[in-house]
Amino acid sequence: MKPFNHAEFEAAAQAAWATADVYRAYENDPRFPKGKYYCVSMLPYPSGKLHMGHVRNYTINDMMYRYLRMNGYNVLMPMGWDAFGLPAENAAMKANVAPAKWTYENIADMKRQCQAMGWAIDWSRELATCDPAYYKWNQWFFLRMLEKGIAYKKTGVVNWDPVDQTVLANEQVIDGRGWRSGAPVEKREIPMYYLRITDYAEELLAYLDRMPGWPERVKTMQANWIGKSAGVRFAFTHDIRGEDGKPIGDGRMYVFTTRADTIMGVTFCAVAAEHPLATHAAKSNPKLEAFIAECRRGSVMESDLATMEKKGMSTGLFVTHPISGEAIEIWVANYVLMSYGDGAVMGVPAHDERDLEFAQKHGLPIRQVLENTLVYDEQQRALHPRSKDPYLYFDATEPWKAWYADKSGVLTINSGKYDGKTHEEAVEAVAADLAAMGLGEKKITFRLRDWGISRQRYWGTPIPIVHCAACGDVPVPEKDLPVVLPEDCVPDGSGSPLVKRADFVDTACPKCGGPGKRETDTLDTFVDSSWYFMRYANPHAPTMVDPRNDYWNPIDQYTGGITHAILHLLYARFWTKVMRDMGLVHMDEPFTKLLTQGMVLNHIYSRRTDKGGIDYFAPAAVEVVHDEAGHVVGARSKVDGKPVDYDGVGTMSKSRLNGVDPQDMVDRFGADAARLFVMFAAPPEATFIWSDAGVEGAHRFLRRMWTFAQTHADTVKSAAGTFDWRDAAASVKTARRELHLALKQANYDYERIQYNTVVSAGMKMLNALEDVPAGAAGSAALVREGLAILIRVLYPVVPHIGCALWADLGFTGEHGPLLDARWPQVDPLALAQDEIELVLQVNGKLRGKVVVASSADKAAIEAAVRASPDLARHTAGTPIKRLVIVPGKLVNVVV
RNA sequence: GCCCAGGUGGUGAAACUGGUAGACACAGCGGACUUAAAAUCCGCGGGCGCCUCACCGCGCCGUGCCGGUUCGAUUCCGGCCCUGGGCACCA
Repeated sequence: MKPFNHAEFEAAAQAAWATADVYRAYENDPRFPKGKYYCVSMLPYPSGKLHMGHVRNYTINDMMYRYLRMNGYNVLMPMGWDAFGLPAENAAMKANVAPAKWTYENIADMKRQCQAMGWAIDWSRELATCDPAYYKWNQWFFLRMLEKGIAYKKTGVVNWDPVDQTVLANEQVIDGRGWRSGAPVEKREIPMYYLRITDYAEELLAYLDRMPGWPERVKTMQANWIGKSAGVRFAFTHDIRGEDGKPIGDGRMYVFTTRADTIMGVTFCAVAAEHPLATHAAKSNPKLEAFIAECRRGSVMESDLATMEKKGMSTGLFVTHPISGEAIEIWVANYVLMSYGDGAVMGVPAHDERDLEFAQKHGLPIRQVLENTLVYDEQQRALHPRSKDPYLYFDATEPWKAWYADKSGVLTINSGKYDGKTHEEAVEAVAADLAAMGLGEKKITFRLRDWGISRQRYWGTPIPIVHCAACGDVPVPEKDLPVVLPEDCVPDGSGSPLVKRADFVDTACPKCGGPGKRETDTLDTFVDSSWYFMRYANPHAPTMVDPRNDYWNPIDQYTGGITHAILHLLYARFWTKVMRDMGLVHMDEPFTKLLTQGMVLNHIYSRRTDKGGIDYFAPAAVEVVHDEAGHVVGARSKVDGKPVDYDGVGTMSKSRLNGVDPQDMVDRFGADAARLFVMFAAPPEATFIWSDAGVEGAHRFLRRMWTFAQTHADTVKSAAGTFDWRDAAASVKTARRELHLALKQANYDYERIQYNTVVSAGMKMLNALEDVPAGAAGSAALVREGLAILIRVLYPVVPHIGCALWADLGFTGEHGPLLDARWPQVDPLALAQDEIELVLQVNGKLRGKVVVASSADKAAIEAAVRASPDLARHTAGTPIKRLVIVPGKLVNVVV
């Protein structure tokens, strides 16, 4: 028998694939009658090593590829590298190496690892986003968007490190301090480029309903992110004049509200720290100025803003209530965001949770204007909700939710002329009155903000703009593209190294020829990943896209981490629509079907050091302590034997030492075993917590399959030809039924992309084949049929061993090479049974079984049930009230 | 804080449209083979209790917790708890 040597047959298979270039895809390939199928995985960041998430992601994609190809599709699976970004700069600082060199070496390493995994990648289409031939088109398209007004410039807020004099990414801000300097981070406004994604908000939202191939949860997340809300935008008037003597904002302070029906409950207004009225008031109020400065310190992250204590300070300024004419005090509040709406809100403490908290803290009046909503408690000076109905006392952080809630039967009170109106009536009446006064109108707003694409970083696509003293911001002409990023910079953490590169910065103004300075900001890396899947279709085209793009795109099946559910997927959708509107592509949406792969988590172990720091321990370096029942009660280090803390589970990361290197698994057990195990461990969409306990099991299964196939090689060859299964022995018929049941399950699970049970089905097949008694009538024919099915069903998971066995058993002659062999079919005759077993329940509890002919009708089943001794034993003569018969499944007797 | 998802044996999980909970595996235990070990093969396996010399068998409970709908709920509905992920400059 040929010995099992995974290193040998894996290398042989990979070499054969490479030599024949079998994964190269061609447009309109006549070999594949069912047409194109474009399946793409989100491109990896080239960190240098494949991690478990990659193995999972690309194996899922590889299984689709192979399954679909055997089913007649012209499949393309490309690969590229999301090569720009912060990690390369961090590595550069640590190792004093240029990000470019680090990145290119990592790409080479990772490409080798991909090839060792046996993935069916068409490498002729490989791209790296840091290649000028790629990012040239980022620049070109950015300039087209600038022409169309989709790209524009305005100031934006960033994290600023006052010591390093540099902009910090959110991940570089730790507990409000710069990661390198330790200095408290400040917010700073700088000019940046933005893309008008908000112009597409309505379409991005509306199309979600036309995307049946996307998971509901992702669509919900995107819809919430876009955050459409219908309300009223109106102005409070005032006569607050600036230094120029003119009224600030033309004497109007605009607010947006979804709850115009509560307008008579306004007892204060709140503005963001950056609001012009706040700035104005601070000029004559040092305390307020200090408060605004305090608001400027700290993070720009939404999660931090939301959990901060609600702080505020009065400006001493007043605006006029548009309906009542009352003077309303303006406060500066840290929970009001300048970037949402107009940076000002009306405060209705009686019917808004956050306003209430704010009013209680600062002693502001509370005025109830909806009946039956809140009970005012004099003692506590607080309003308690009488009901948890979301309308009655709604959560103001999600105004659009309240809008959709049931609002029937609640009337306005204490509201003058609006008394006694329902919510809808009151909103309409208030909106109409405000419109008549010329102060406001009904408006749809979105939570979605325009996409800021400027990054004050080195390792990214240079923004193709030249600043000229005479001409202003001048776009680089198309003939001068790409603006090439110098690849020999080594960042040191203090600002962008590009700024210090005179050879890059100093240039001639393209317009007047005078001295100009290049923009040193680079584009957000989300720009790179917004259209790379189009470039795969025409990787070397002299234009951004060409007609080959229309052949492959849109992507039929897109696979990637759930972590990208919002940002990347939304940006790519937006980008595609802009390209469509410019006539470059002819599709509305880029991703027809989406699979969001679950994360791979691992346990985290740590120990506090004497100095207050944290030491992490790799799970492999920790011995877990169990109690008698097998439950985990603690852990200790394998090195010093002392206890370590268990911190739960989290994503695999270098810093927490809980990553697992797939290469190690591949070296010890082979790529097929690694692939099989990762696919078997959990369904593709589920989060799974890593455990390497099963890898050996996967390897053992492959050995078993190999041994079975090799020992039966002669049987298989001698059993060629057709066999009439009606002549098979009963035991052979039973085994064959199990085989075809497993095949049916596998087919179903391939279609619904549940690959863990595909593996189970393969295991069941092998179990059934091993139980076939040698020498029984038809046993040789069944072993032959079974192996031919088993190898094909598992081939998408374990292609290397599949190819080796396929050839060794001589199936190539009958079915052709495994790569393009036809997918096996279920034989309905193999599934047919003469008798079936029905489950017998009494009052819903399992009480026995009844065997009836498979053709039995309801009357026959009922007769069999009534005759059943199991029934008699459990009913003891109690009359039967009802008989529920589920054909083919069970009978429930109700007594 | 908000949004999204998940919670089933010692462990990973399965259960397709509301119909036998735990398929298929891992770890474990028992046995066979072996001078021995590894490998391989066979068997056992949710909890509690009962019956019995033993086999065969029986009852109750059980899918995070509380409640509801139903002949029947891991599955549907309401409320709660816990865990993970995202929150716009990580990719």
